[in-house]
Amino acid sequence: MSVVGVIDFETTGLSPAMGDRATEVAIVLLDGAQVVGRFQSLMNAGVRISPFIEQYTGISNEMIRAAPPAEDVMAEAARFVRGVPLVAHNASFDQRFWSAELDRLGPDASRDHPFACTMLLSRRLYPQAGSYRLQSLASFHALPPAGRAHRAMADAEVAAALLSRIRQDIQREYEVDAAPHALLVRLQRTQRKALPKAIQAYFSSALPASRQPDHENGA
DNA sequence: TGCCAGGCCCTCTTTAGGGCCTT
Repeated sequence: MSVVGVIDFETTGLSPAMGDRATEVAIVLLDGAQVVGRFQSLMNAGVRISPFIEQYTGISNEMIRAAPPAEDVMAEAARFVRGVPLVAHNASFDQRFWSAELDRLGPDASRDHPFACTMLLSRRLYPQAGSYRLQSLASFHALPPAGRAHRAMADAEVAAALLSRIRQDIQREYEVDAAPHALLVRLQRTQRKALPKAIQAYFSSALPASRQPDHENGA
């Protein structure tokens, strides 16, 4: 089973293009459903945190003042996940901050990580869920609580548990032995009706005929 | 509590608009 990193950023706002910066990053390394590593750090990017964000995340300006420089934290985070594909909930958000923060380290910073998104996958796999917020999906699946919501490690832990559940459901529903990262990236762009065919195509060279997913029955 | 953005997805759609989701 290949290792993936489940990442979550806390930030000063929604858009690095508008000047927002990361304030905290957490990464949970998963090997299958097993947690094999954790990285978490506040970071000081030299920007003020609004009262709304202080209340939303619990991360205060005082906490940030005492944190290591953002560049140091991001360099360490990049080393931590070198060669490891990443997963996030609403990954387009975390991918933007990942790229923007690593861009500040210079052109040599490794930021070309393939991201998979647990929100897009959940929309495909769980049409009955209703809401696709991380906490809503955690409740929907009765995932174990992981601490204060909207802190990076707690959210990364919940997203990691959600990813494990997604992989488990793909494997059980489509009778495949694994749901590797490349398949997850493909499925998050695949319409729900086409999931069986996409999975079958992915595994067609590896699965014996008797284990091929039955795409005629749909999902 | 939510504005800023951006990508995805649904529908009263596709020559568009608005809601969801992330902080």
